Amino acid sequence: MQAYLSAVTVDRHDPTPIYRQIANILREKILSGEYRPRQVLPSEKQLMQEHEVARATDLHAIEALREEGLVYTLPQRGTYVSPRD
Amino acid sequence: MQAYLSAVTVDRHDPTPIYRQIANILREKILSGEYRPRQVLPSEKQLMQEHEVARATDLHAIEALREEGLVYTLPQRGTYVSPRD
DNA sequence: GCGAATTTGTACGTATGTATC
DNA sequence: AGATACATACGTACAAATTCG
Repeated sequence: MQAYLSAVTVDRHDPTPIYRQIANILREKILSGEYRPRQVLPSEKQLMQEHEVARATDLHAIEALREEGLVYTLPQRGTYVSPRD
Repeated sequence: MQAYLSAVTVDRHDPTPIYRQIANILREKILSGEYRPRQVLPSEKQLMQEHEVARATDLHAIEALREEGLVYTLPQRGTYVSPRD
């Protein structure tokens, strides 16, 4: 019932901003190796549909991860997991 | 001056979302028989130019009609009027 | 078979207005 | 007031498949 490490889905009752929840979910998948370095992340549209949020919201999440250096975005291509050094 | 049945052009002052206005216009043409079953609709590019909107907007309109079951799209071919029954 | 044009598919960037918390 | 979220809209770019000459 309860998330033991971090949520795997967005929880609307959680006071954590949704874009942060999504960023947390994606970060978890990156650090756990589910998304590997240089691999492309799901598109914003896929993230939208998967988490049932507006595009601006998952865009916000991706921006957060970009600021952390976890991912990088190639315009018109997609967002990729940053290589580890 | 006033639309008597449904608009034939997009009205920027109408609060109805533009994609819905375009969907309404296309639906009218389908139901009136101007576009016949199995006939291909104007391409997204043509609709863009005709209504002076962005492609994403008439794509949105087509998606709405697809959800209604009025049309179906063949990739790289075009969007067609659904046959009756 | 080839190449160009056409058309849809996909993706990101940006902006505005509104509503809610 | 400010942050967050959503809906709508426009613009741009490139990919992929089809069509046609």
